[in-house]
Amino acid sequence: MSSPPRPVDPNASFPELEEQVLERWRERDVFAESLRRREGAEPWVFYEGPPTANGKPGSHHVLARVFKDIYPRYKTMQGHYVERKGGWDCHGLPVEITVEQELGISSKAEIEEFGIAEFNQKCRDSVFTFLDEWDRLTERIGFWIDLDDAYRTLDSGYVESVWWALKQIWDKEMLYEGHKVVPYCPRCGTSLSSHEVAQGYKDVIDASVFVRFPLIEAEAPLEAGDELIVWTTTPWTLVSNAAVAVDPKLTYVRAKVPGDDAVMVVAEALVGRVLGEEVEVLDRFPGADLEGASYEPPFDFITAADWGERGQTVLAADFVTDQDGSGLVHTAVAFGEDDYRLGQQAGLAVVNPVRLDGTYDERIGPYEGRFVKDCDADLVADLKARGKLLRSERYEHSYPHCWRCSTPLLYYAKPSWYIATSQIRDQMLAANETIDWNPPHIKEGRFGDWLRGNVDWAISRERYWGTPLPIWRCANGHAECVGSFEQLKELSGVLIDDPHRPYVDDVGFPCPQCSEPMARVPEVVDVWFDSGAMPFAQYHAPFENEAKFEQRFPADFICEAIDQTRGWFYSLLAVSTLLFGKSSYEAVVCLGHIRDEDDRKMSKSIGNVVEPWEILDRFGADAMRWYFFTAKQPWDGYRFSVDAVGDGVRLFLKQLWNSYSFLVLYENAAGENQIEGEETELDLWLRSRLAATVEEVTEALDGFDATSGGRAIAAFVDDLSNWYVRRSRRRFWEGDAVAIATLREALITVSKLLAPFTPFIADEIYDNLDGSEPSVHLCDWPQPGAARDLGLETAMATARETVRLGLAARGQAKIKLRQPLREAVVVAAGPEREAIEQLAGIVEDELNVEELRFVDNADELGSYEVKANYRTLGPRFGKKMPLVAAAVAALDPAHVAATLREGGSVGVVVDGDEHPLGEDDLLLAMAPLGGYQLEREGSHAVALDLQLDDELLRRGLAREVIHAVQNARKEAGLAVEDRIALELSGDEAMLAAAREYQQLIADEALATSVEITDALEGASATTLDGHELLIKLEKA
RNA sequence: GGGCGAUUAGCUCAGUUGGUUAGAGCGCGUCUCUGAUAAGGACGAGGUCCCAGGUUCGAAUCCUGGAUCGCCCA
Repeated sequence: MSSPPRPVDPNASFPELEEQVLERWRERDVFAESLRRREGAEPWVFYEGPPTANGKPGSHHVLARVFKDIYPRYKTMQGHYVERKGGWDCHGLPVEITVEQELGISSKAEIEEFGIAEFNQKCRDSVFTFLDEWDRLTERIGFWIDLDDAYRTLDSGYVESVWWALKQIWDKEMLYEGHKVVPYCPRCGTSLSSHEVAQGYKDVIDASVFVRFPLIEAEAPLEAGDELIVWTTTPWTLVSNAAVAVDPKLTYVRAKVPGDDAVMVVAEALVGRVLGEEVEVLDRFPGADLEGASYEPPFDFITAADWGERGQTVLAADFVTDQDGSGLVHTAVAFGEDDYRLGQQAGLAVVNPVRLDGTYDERIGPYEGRFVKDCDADLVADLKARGKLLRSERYEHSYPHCWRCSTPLLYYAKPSWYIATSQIRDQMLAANETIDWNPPHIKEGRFGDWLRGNVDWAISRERYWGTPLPIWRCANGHAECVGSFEQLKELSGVLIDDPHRPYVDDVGFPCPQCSEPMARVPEVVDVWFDSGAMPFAQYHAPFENEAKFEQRFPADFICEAIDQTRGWFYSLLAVSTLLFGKSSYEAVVCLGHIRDEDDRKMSKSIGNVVEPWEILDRFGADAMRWYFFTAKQPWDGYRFSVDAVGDGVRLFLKQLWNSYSFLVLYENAAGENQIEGEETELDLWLRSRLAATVEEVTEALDGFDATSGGRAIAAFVDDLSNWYVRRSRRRFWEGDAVAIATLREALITVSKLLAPFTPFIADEIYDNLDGSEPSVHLCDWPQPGAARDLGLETAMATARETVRLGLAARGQAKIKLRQPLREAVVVAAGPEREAIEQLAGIVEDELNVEELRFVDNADELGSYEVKANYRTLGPRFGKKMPLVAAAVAALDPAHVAATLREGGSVGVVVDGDEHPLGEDDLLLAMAPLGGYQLEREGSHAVALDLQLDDELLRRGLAREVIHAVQNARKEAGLAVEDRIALELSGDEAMLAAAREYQQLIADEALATSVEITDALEGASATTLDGHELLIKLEKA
């Protein structure tokens, strides 16, 4: 240490301090330097899941960003090269919607009228509306990430890499066109993303109808004319009935009801609800028997032949339940996801008689041009008139509506491009097995379930602002997937500058197969595909930087919130499994959500959002980081409030800061005059605890458990502050070099442990106490070293426990600590006694007793109780445990104690057999005995000798005097190292005590002179224990 | 409607493979200590471990069902 540490303001403002540290980082270029120093070292790879900068960052973004920060910082200190390339997600519907709102438009027609080029330009501008705000917040919270070289999904290079990926998939024949049933708003003319749909669920009442579908011919056990009772809640789809779905494993019945000639078929479980109580069941049979039966459809606008071979027959399906309806489900291929899937399986055609504006087309003759949902009533009336309706009732359910215009959405089959992910489902599941999920339950739970249910990924969107789907087609149905700009140039002669719409739409070329002109399909790519391609697209690989990509694939660590299971976590896994056959990440930390202090979701409409700046300005970034790291396991979510962060500051950061400022104060006060002290047990203990903490924190961070790591540091700092420093104060006053060095080393190591958690305060402490590197963030992670001494740690714990018992006894006796007592009697034996003897000085001092007297057994202070140790005896005796416990209780405790002390064993008789019980099988505890001031805990106890003699009383009084003088010093506003001239006066007893202990008083109060007089002018008077004391002091 | 997770003191959270009387911090009350700290220490009040069954000698912990909250999906 070359120069003394800067003085430390005990009441420093953390936010101001952090700004200074930030400035220092900028000056010393610390982040870049931390990377430079690890160049060539083993990489540890982090991928940034790109946020969008078209909204303001909130507290939940701070949560994600601090967890994205802590592990890379830690791994860097451990010697890895941890590149941190930022990224921005730029494309997608949310951006388009923002721009639409800006422009006051809400349909695709209006966008096209406005001009796609102009619209996309506005999207491009809008994406980075809050970029400055994001940058500012990112820096302020200490998230080290390279934002200058961030990847952006809108960049041409990025788009080209996405094209390359799609081309790879195309070449594997896993990219195909099919239909997708999507939620669709007929008024806006647009499909909605699942996120938009989720915003628009409303409880509505629709007609629920049970319709008779008579069988055309007998199909055992059914007879011709038997009526299938088919249920639907969307009567408007009955005009395009394609099939009836049943569960092959469910039991169905043929049944009759009074007053109706028809034999009806329903699921057995629903027969009462559908047909009433007076039903007569004729036959029972499994649903499988129904399969293949053909029936008369409710309407004949579209015929069985239109659907294909199995059109308008009964099909087996896995989505039919016996919970509601009839157990026979109307299927309209174009209007439901389940329906569509079933249609695909059965080879049915996709016939969609509904126009894009939500009206029937010419195929539904009488209803042509009418909005489908408005036809429900007329269609039901028509069925009724023809005797096809069994029953119609009102049905209340939750149904999605357009979040923009409240129009009920239609589920509607639209052409869409797919990636055949279901073909690689097993590979994805295998890849999932290699991922370290935190928390672990996501792997087999939410994420595993999602993968097991995988269906092909619909990757096209009929939108404008996104990566254009690089597929060109000609009139003859030939298609080409273009995998690079170069390839497009070869085909078309055009080297595109901006690959976005509408420019790319203008590029055409003759079909390589038939020479007809080819034009690009109109769709853009799902933004999730963009983000899933980031491992290579962020480097424009494989067009350039291919080596870099390979070196940085897969990631060691990614971190996002739980809602990404079907978002980024999935798209990353799917893309890399498709292209490279393995996962692109090895470990995930999955964050929960932030809720308000009443446990409600934070939302702008409720107005309970906690703005990050509110916390940063008031408590600082370290406080906010510390809260997120240590308050809870991050995946459990947070009950967040400004005050919750404030608690952490008070309980941890202030405590750390005070310990640090204490050290600096006394180190500087001692200056050159430090004295050669002796190393004490307390020093060794602190080093041992420190080594233990290093081990613990390392292990925790290796397991992505910042919470336990942070809490271990907090526990150590508490030990340091409330035990080491408190017990060592006198040594610091004296300028003891060993104590100063011990505390200094401990705080320096703590600053390193804390560096990934609270990088600001850690660096400030490091810089002032050590400073051999320009920043703590350039240091190596600490090693536990050889300081660990488990025996000493246990001994200290025992000693502290003894102190606690003694203080409790004092409290019970109501004798204040300033009054010295003759002795404390400690009941302890074996290692416990050795431990307390080893640390007797500390115990005596804390308890303010002259000596400790040990007794091996408590016979003179209390009596023992003996109990069975269930933990060892339970497995041994099982059912007989109650008998054992009774037998043990019947033993003579004093005898047991004596036997065990000698290492013997005690026999008990259970069911006629004698069993020997050893030390581990029996628990001895003190039983209290009246008349003693005694506190006990388990097998050890402390009793106090409460007798006071004149000498003890005088010493007590002397302590009172010292205490009073110290208070007077404080009131006079003296600095701790100021010397004083002291005059004392008071009554007889007081004067006697003061004279006897004059030297002690002088030493303790830093008095260069003490004058004790009978009378004192101009002094302040106090009364101590009924004795008058007058104090006068001035700075010497 | 389905899946996943959570529920322990007024609040925030621990609670190891099931084991004796379920813990800590904050807050509250009483007392105490003080050459760093709006700090520290002792004591006290405060618990149906969400509920109901079950398994077990023994359940906060394991199983089943239910409730509430959250998330994801319909």
